[in-house]
Amino acid sequence: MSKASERAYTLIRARILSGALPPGAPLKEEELAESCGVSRTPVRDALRRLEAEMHVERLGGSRSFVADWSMDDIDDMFTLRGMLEGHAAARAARRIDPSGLAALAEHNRAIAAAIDGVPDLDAFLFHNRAFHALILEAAGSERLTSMLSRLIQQPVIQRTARHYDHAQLMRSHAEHDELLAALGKRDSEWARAVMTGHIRRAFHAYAETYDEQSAARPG
Amino acid sequence: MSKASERAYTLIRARILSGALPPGAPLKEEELAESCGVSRTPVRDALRRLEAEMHVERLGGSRSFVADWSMDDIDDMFTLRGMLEGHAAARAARRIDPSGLAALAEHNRAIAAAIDGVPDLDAFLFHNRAFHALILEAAGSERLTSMLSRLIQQPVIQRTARHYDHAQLMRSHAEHDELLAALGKRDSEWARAVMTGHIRRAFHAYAETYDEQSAARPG
DNA sequence: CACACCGTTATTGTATACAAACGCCGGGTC
DNA sequence: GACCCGGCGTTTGTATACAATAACGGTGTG
Repeated sequence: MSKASERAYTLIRARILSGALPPGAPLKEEELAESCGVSRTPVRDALRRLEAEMHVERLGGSRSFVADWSMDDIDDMFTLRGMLEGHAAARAARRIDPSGLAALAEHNRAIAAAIDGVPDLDAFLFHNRAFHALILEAAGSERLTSMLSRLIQQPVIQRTARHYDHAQLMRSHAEHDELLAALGKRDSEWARAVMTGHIRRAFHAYAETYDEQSAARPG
Repeated sequence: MSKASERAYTLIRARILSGALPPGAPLKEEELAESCGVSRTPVRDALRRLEAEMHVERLGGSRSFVADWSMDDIDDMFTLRGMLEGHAAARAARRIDPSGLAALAEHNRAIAAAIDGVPDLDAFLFHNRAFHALILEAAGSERLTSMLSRLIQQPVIQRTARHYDHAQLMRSHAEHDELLAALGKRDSEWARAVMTGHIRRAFHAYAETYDEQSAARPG
């Protein structure tokens, strides 16, 4: 897309995902325009896109805020993600080619390296993301990809992963390995089952971090 | 949403869904602006929204066209719809209240009336749409609703229904009745199964209309 | 003291003017 | 005769000015 619009989108998105713009923060068009070095028009474009991706929500008199999610929302997201990403894995099992499998294996090796000894969370997250993205690509459904992009919220994933202990990181890696086995055997139902379980487990890991937070600041 | 923007969105959407703007038709901002009686700015807003809903696609140099779907796309859409709408039915089974059930029953009675004797397709489509919308509402997941809105394409549904013979219309009605029974028993898995089957059957009905078209104009 | 009403101000919505990009067509050359 | 290149027209992108609207605060009254 064109320069200014893309710029605004990328910058605002990065600020939301990094937490520089925390959930609930008001997004004022003029302010964003200035800080992005563009006019309000491309900022409005960017906000609409981010709204469609559910990073931004518009309340009341159409003011925009950084989206935040209740536990119910998160539950919902993980449930839908499990269903759709399970479906993606099943499709991928039927369609993936050897080079795709090799690439997946490579990323999972990198994940193993990242959690060996002192965990390198950033590397873990990077390769984890690439791993899931490759499966989605192998599934070969643009629609599925675009729907999942609204469900896969990096802040949630990061928070989940940052609370993983070493055993959980290894388990995640082992699940990826099992997925590789299922894909290698072209067993779509196995792949679906493993992926669904993978996501469900992540959900419960996230839920624990949520409980901790609630305990930390009661009210 | 605000006046002009909403107006443009509604009008353009209506023209796409009615077929006045057929699949593949180029959407020129200025032209649409004039015909909607607003300026280009709200038209651009509307196009972005329609793009997010997959009614509009932007190709190459960011020009907008009315989206059209290949058989693969349609297959994809029905598959995802079956999965998500099945999920919605399962959720609805757990959450729907007596007044919701009564409203559903009322719509299905209206469907029965619409297909009694000479079928009134418009009435059928209206109540069918309301029926599915109510289930989605009862499911109580905004996310699910917004995702399904991208999948449920009225042109596809209309085309499917318009090719239904009397037996198929009655079958559709009977499936709704079975869904009502499942919801009444609060049996989420039964509801899911019925809904999934309902959508799958619709898919095959649609596929037949597609085959006919292909046969009619070969090449 | 609480509540309601009104005016002010901050923020978004809309229109329009201008700039940039893209495609198309015609002329020229190899 | 085919292909490349450059200018022109069409279409979208961006900025800015202005209008409308919704939140906020102050003031007056019950």
